[in-house]
Order: sequence, then structure tokens, then C-alpha cells
Amino acid sequence: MAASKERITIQDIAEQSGVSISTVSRVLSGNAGVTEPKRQAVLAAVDKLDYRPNLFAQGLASGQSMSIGVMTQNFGSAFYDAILRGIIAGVEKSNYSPLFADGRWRTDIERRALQTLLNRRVDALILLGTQLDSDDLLDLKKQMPLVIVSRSVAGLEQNCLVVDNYKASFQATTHLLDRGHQHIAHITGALSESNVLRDGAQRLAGYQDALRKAGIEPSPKLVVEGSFRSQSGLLAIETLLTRGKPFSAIFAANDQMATGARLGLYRRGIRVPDDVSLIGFDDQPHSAYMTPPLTTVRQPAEEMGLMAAQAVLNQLQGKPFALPMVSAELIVRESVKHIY
Amino acid sequence: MAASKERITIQDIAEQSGVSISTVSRVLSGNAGVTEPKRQAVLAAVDKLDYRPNLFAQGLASGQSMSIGVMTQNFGSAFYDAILRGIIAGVEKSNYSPLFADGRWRTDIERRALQTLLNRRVDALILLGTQLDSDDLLDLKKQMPLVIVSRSVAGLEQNCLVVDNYKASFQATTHLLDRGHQHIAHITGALSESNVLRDGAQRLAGYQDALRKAGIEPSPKLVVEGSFRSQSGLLAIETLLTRGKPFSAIFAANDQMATGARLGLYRRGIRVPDDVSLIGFDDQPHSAYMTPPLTTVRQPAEEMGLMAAQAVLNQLQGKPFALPMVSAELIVRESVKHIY
DNA sequence: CTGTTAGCGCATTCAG
DNA sequence: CTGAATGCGCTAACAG
Repeated sequence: MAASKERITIQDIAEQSGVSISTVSRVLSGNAGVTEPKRQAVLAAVDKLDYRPNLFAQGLASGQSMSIGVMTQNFGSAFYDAILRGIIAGVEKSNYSPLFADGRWRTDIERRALQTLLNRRVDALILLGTQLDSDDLLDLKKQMPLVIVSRSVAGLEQNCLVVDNYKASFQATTHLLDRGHQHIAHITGALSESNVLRDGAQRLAGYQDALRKAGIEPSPKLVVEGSFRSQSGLLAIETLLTRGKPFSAIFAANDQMATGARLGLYRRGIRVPDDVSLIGFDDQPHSAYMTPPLTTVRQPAEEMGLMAAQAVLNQLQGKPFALPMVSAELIVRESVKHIY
Repeated sequence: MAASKERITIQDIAEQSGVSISTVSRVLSGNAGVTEPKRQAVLAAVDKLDYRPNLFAQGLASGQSMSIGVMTQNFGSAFYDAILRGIIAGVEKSNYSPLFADGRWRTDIERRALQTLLNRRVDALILLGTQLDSDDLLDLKKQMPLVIVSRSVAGLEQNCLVVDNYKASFQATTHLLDRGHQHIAHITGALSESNVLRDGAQRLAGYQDALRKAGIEPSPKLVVEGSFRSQSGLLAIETLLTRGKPFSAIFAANDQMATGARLGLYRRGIRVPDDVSLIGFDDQPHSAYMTPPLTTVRQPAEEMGLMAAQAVLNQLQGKPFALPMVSAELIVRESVKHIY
């Protein structure tokens, strides 16, 4: 590949194909009629000279960057990664291209990352699990198309794509009840921080209501507040054991805590699922490889990414769009035992 | 909404501070002397009007984008995520900002992702585990500052940042030997694809040489070729068991395969570490939470990211730079048992 | 349909 | 040291 010498511009291909630069611009943008022969000539020249329009010039002249900012909270997260994959796939067909940033679950970092995205003049925004204030979010919404994934914001219901945590949690708990478990402990997600409160609180509610529906009054002694991190799952086991109230199953608000709990049980010599059954939430890739493989709840991450992408693209084109509440699915594996 | 948010330009702050736009440009870029009073006036105006220079205009006029392209192979990878974190931290202090792309371990995707990076006119490139041909890489090197992480390319030794796989692997195997193990199996990484050959082959070599140094001739029956994926670790167990040659320990070329192997052993009722000891490589975050916690090798990912960032920045400034071979560290946990 | 012309916002000579 | 004048490469009116 004999690469670049001097940047070739629209001017070059205009001369090469014997037309004016505006005509070139027209065939390239496609939003104006051009005679077929000229069109072909231009295309040929573009191909021959391997022309690449200068995005800076385009952006400056048109006022659009043709890019969509995508903010994750952790590149390393398997769940967000799957969403990103969906977004990439969804945006691929359009003329827009994604611009990634990572908030690392820290408000200050996310704020700055958002600024750089804004500085790059993104035309729209997809925010995953954002921790920003709803005021800021409302404000952003006024400025450009916006889709918020995995967090519901009051006043922005239209733009939020969330999973039905309550229902999934209800089902997971019911699964345990159906298998004969009466004493089911729950390790919650973070509940105090108002920002991430949603998921944790909803999953807790689903757990409690499932018990009630089965005629069992939820016991506070069987509920331990976690933080969504492995470490908290590990600690939760100690807490539960200390409290002394027996249980035959544990439902953790996510797989990471379930993993932590698994280790805690292992250290105590408690077998899974022989002594205690375990269920997680999220279906981290590795959960299928735990010993035993973990029963958990899978969110259709990739689809969610696709939907989010489609929604922004529609907004960008002024088309109507809708974001339904997506439902998660229980993945049954060997970490749950049927008892009598 | 657009009323109050009229884009403010350099022109606005020029008027506001009573100087010309060139003076404004000077104090902002800092590469030219400006009288202190004027400087202050400009800064004040910038602050007051909350001025943000238009990157497109800057890029178009200067020919630089002030951005560094960063290509990963999988946003979801914990290892690469840690490297990205290091890169972000390393680039933060400079005026450059990172632009991310994901090659998803697929050459075609990586190629396209690289193109979009190039279209955005990145000033430099950091490639993680790239699968591109060395010819393309050589070519890129001619066009801009370049750093390749986790892959060594002939002719580009200067620009590659790699970990000493051989040494780490040698140490891991020696650790097993020191604990009394004589029959040590090895699940290799991918060996056939020339692109990712390095890591897998080097780890295999380290394993073999450690055995030889201990006076043990490596047995082909105890080596199974894997693909770096969990699934292959699972299958490897079946293969090993079928071959019938006994072993008391397994060294997998990465944690994912170790996890797969762990499940395979579990399914066969073989206990870890009581019956078989297990060692991985990479120290995935979750490895510390496996049951039992996995002994493995940790690569200083974040530091590597920092070094990569520093190296590109130096290149960008025409300064000299050097990329040493970094060494990994054995993390001892409960998955290895001392036998007699 | 198509060529000409004016900017987009900023960095950079080039004269003072 | 500083202001005025040129483009950077492209889009979008504006005439033909």
C-alpha cells in the first residue's frame, strides 16, 4: 500500500473528474441530484485517489460531527461491553460513528468525560448507567437526542431504556420457592446512593413480594445490604452466619456478589448447592463456569444496545421512537438444589 | 434553548477582552508572549463566557487533532481495561485526549476501526494486542507515533511493550515443581495463528524449560493446545483424562482456560487442590474469588498503560523514549497444594 | 442540474 | 508584542 503523501482534498478529485467541488460534495453526500456520468466520474476519482473527506472540515462547515457519544461506566464490565457491542452494531449502518468514554462509576470522572464528548461536538448521546444529576440530564436532553440505558430518570421516561428488575427478581425468588426453599436470604445491591438506588431497590422489592405472595413474611435478618461488589458478597456471608437465622438459599442482587458469597460459603465449608442454593443476577460470562455453574438472570444486553442505537438514530432523524421496558430471563444452572 | 446557548467563539472573547483574536489564540495556546494585563483580560473573558474552543476549527487550522487513537481488542476484557485505565491516566496531564476503538479480536473489524481512527486524524496510535499485519504496522509507524502493547513485531521492537511471558511461565511452573509436583500438565494458548502466536508459544516454552531444568523431560501427552477461551480449558480436561497419563497439577496459559479447566475437573469430581493443583495466567479480577482462589500470574496492566501513554507523548514531542520488557508476578493463592 | 462564492472557527504568517 | 490578513477543506446558499 503506497500510502499518503499530501492529503488529497475534494479539490483534487474535482479536478480529476472534471467537475466542480460542489458537485463532488453532492455525490458524496447524496442529498442532491447529479447526472449519472458525472456521478460515475466522481466516484471513480474518489476510488482512484483513495479520497477521505476531512472530518474537521466537514464538521466545521456543516455544524455536525456525525458522531454519537457513548458513555459507559466501565469498559471492563461484561454487561456494558455487550451493550456497547449492540450499539456499535446498531450504529454501523448509519453514517454516524460512536465515540466512547468511560465514567468509571465516578461522578467527577464521568463529568469530565462528558465534557470531552461535548467538546467533540457529538450530535447525540447514549449514557449507560449514568450517575449524573437528573438536572444535568434534563438539560442535556434539551440540547441533543439522548438515550439513557439502565437508569430511569424522572421526567425522562421517554428516553430511558431499563430492564424490569422487579419482575426478574420476583421470578428468581419464585424459582427458589418452587424448589422448596422457605428460608431465602437476599444480598441487596447498593441502596443508599440515590443514583444507583433503582436496581438494588427494585430487586429487593421483587424478592420481598415473591415471598409475600407465597405467604412468607420477609425477615430482615435474612437481608444484607451489599454494594454490588464481590467483596460485599463475601462479607454478607459472615453477617448472615453471625445473625444465626438459618437459610437454605441465597439470592444475590448480582453475580459479582454471588461470586463473593460463593467464596464465603466455601471458606466456611458450606457446600453449594448441597447445603445452600445460590442465585445471582446479570449472567456475567464467567458465571457459567463457576463451580457449580450459577443460576442467574440474564439481561438482553446486546439487544438493549441495538435498541438504544436505533432510538438515537430515530431521534436524529426526527422520527418517533419508543423505548420499551425490556424483560430479563432466568438462566437455570446447577447452583440451585431442589429440597423437600 | 438555542437562544441562550449561542456558540461563543474566539471572536466573542476577543471583543469582550478588547484584543484581537490572534492575541486570544496566543494566550490560549501559550506559545507566544503576551502582556500580562491583556493575558488576564483574555483569561477573564474566557472564564466569564465559558468559552470552549471548537476542536474542528482547531484541527482544520492546525492540522493536528490533539488526540491519540487507542485500539483495544475487547472493551470487556479486564486486562485491557486495566491498560486503558493506565493510558487514560497517563494521557490526562497532557493536552491530548484518547479516542477509543474496539477491534474485537477480528482483523476485519480492527481494520475498519483503525480507519475511523485515522479518519478522525489521530496524531498517534496505541494498539493493544493488534492483529494487523506487520507490514501495515510498519507503514503506520512511518505516518505517526506508535506504540504496540502486548505484541512484538519484527522491525518495531522499539515500539512494542511486552511482558516477559517466558520468565513468568517458567516461574509458575517452577512454583509447582517446588511444591513437589512432578507430573504437570499444560493447557496452551492459541499457537497456530501467527498473530497471537507469541504469548501462547512463549508460555509453553517457559513451562517446558522449567521442567527440563528440573530434570524432567516434558511429555507431549501432558500438553493440550487451547485457544485462550474458557471452553477450551473445559475440553482440555477431557482430553487429558482420555490420554490417561496421570498428573497432579495443571498450568493453564490464562485464567479463562483455568476457569474452564476448573469446571471440567468439578464435573469429573476431581477436587482442587486436593487432587489436582491449578495455576492460571493473567489474574482476572474474578480469579481471586474462584473456589478455591486461583494461583496465577499478574501482569502490571495499569503500569503498562502508563508506560505506553508516556511513550507516545514523548514521541509526539520528539523526545527519546524506551519501552522495557516488563515482568509479571506470580500471585500465590489456594489452588496449589504442596504434595510429597 | 451545476459552478461560484461565502463562510464555519481558529492557527499562523506578515507587517507594524 | 500585537492586529490584520490568509487559508485549512468542506457545506450550503446563490445564481445560472
